[in-house]
Amino acid sequence: MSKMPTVKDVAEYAGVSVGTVSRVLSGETAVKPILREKVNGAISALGYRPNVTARALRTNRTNVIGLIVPDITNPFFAQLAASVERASLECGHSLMLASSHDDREAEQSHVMAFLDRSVRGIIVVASSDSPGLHFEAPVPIISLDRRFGAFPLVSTNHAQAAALIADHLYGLGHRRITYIAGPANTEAGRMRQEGFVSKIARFGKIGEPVELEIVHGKFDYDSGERIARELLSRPTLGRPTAIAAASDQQAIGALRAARDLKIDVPRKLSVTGFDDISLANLVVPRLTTIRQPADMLARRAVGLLLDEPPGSGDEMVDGSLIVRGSSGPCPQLKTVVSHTN
Amino acid sequence: MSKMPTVKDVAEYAGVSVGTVSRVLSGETAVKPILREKVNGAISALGYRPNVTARALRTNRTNVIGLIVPDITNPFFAQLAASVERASLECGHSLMLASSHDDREAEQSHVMAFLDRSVRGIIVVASSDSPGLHFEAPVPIISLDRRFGAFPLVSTNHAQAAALIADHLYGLGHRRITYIAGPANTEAGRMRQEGFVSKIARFGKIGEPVELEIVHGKFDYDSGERIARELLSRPTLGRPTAIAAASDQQAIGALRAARDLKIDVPRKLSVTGFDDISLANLVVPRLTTIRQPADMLARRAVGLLLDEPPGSGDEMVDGSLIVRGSSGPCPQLKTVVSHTN
DNA sequence: CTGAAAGCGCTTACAG
DNA sequence: CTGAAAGCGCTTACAG
Repeated sequence: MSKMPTVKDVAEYAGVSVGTVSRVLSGETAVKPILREKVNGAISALGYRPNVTARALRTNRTNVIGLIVPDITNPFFAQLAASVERASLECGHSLMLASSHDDREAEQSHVMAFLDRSVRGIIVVASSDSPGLHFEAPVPIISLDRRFGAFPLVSTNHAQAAALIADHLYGLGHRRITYIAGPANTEAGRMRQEGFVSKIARFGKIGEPVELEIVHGKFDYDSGERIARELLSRPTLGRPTAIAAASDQQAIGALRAARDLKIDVPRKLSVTGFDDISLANLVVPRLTTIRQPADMLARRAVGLLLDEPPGSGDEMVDGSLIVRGSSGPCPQLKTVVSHTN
Repeated sequence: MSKMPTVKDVAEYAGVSVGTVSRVLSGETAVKPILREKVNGAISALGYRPNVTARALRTNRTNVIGLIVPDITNPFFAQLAASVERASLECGHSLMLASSHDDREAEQSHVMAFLDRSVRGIIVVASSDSPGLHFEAPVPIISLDRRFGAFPLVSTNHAQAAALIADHLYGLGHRRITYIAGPANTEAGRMRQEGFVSKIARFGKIGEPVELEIVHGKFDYDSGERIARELLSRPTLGRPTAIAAASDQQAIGALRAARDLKIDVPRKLSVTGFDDISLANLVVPRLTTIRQPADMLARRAVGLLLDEPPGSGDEMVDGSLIVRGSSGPCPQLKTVVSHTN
C-alpha cells in the first residue's frame, strides 16, 4: 500500500498547479482544454481519487445524507430506507443510516452525530412526536412518514388513504367495525385514525349507521394479534365483522389471531392493513391494504433536502387501495340473503 | 447560527494552548489537573464539539464502520444490520449502511466509497462469491454471513446447523425429502446444502435409506413458492413428505404453496427453514427453523474489525434448532400404523 | 507537562 | 485562464 496520490502529485505529473487540478475536478470553472486533458491524464495514470475528508473540511459540506429510522427491522422502514438510499444515489449522495430504536434520546444523539460529520442533510422518520422541537440546524432536516419536531414532512396522505379503506369496508356492507389505531403520539397514527373515523362518521350521516370501536396499540405484529384475539374472543354478536388496522403488521397479527380462533377470513371477518409491505402479498389470505409509495416519498424527501433553498413546506403523496383476499362482503348480509331463499 | 467554536476558541477561553486542549480531548496524555479542569470548563461553557472531519483528515481514521448488505429489505439482513449497528455503537462507532442490490459492481463501488471516506473498517455481507478478489485495503475488511472475496468470514456454522435440520427430519421418520437449496454461487448456500446432504447420506449408511432430491433456487419467497408448487403438484406418491429450505423466506413461500394446494402442514408435509427471521414465528403454522445468532455474529464481526491487529481468521458460531409447528411425524408412518390396526 | 509550529489534502479568493 | 498562498480544525512530533 503506497500512499494515495494527492492533488499535489497530480499537479506535478501534469505540470500544472494544484489550483488547476482542483478546478478540473470541480468542473465548474473554465480550464483550457489542453490543461484539462493533461490533468485528466495524470488522474487516471496515478489512479487519483479525491480525498473526501479534506474536501469536507474545506467546504464544510459532504455528499452524505443521514437517515434515521425508528427500527430498521420493521419491513416498512426497511423498504423506505432502501428507497431513500436509491434516491440518494441517484443524486450522487451516500447514505448513513441510524436506528433510533424508538428512543427519542437516541434519535437526538444520532442527529448530533450526523451534524458532527457535517452531512449534507438529514432525513428522519421520527420515533414519536417531539412537538415544539425546532432547533436551528446548519443543514436541512426533513421529516419522512412521521414528523420530526417542526421540520417539513413528506408523507403519504394518511387521512385520504385511511378514508379509502373506510369506503371499501362500508361498500362491502360492514356496519360493525373495529379500528386498531396506531400510537396516539405519532402523527401518522392520528391522521390515519382521523381519516378513517371521519369518513365512517360521514357515512353514518348520509347512509346507514356504523358501530365503530377504536382500540389503540403499537404499530407492530404483537399489538395486532393481542388486540384481535381479545376482540374475537367475544360472543359472535359482539364481534366486529371487519377489523381495519393502522399498519400491515397489526393486520397480519390480527390475521393470525383469527386463524388461531378458527374464524374464516374473509368469509366471517374482513381484515385490512396499511403500508403494503412485501409480506402483505404473502400472507394467507393476501392482505387488502393501502400502498404507500415508498419510492416517491423517498425521492421527494431527498429532493426537498437538496433543493436550493431546501424545501420548507409539507408534501403529501396519495396512497392507493390494494384490494386482495382478506376483505369481503359482510357476513350479516349473506345470512339475510340465504334467509330470503 | 453563530459559527461553531473550535479548539482555538476553547484554548483562548481557558487560557491555554490548542495543543493542551487537544490533549485533554484525547484523554491519553497526562495534563495537569488544574488545566484539565479549565479546559473542560471552557468546553462546556462554549458548547464545543470536536470537528470529526478535521480529526479524520489529520489522523486518517474515523469512528465510522461501513456495512454493505445485498438487500436491506430482506428481513434477515435487516436484522443483521440492526445488530451490527448496535454492536458498533457499543464500541463507540457509527454505521454507514449501503445496499448492493445483489450487484457485484455496486458492491465494489460501495467499498470504494467507504474507503474514500476513510471508514474505520468495512463489514460486507457479500452479494455472491467473488473468488480470488483480495485487494490490499488500507482498513480491515470482514465478511459477514456470506464471504466477500478472500476476507475473513464471521458466519453461522451453516453445515452444522443444516445437519441439525437433517437430524430433526430423519428423526421424525421422513424418508423422502426435498431440499430447496440456495444459490450455488454463495458459500452459505453451498455449506447449508453440503451439511444437509452429507448428514442425510450418513443416515443412509447407518440407518434407513433416504430419497433426497435437491432443487436450486434463490433465497427469496418467490423461489420457495414456485419450487414447492411444482413439487407438490406431483401425484402424491412422487411427493416428498418433507421440504427443507435453505432460508426462511423460501420456506414461507413453500408454506403458501402448500396452503394453496390444500396440503396440510405438518400432517401431510413438513416444512423447515433457516435463519429464524421474526416472521418465522408469525406464519401459520409457525416455522421450524435454525436460529442464526445475529447479535453474536455482529459482535464478533465488529470485534475482529476493531482488534489490533484486526482478526484474520474465520469465525463460526453455532446455529440452534428451533422446533415449531411446521414439522411433524412423517405421514407414511401414520398410514402404516393405522393399517396395522 | 506545555506551547509553538507543521501539516493532513483540499478549495478558493486574490492577483495577474 | 492560471498560479501562489491562505486556511478549513484538528493532532502530534519537537523543544523546552
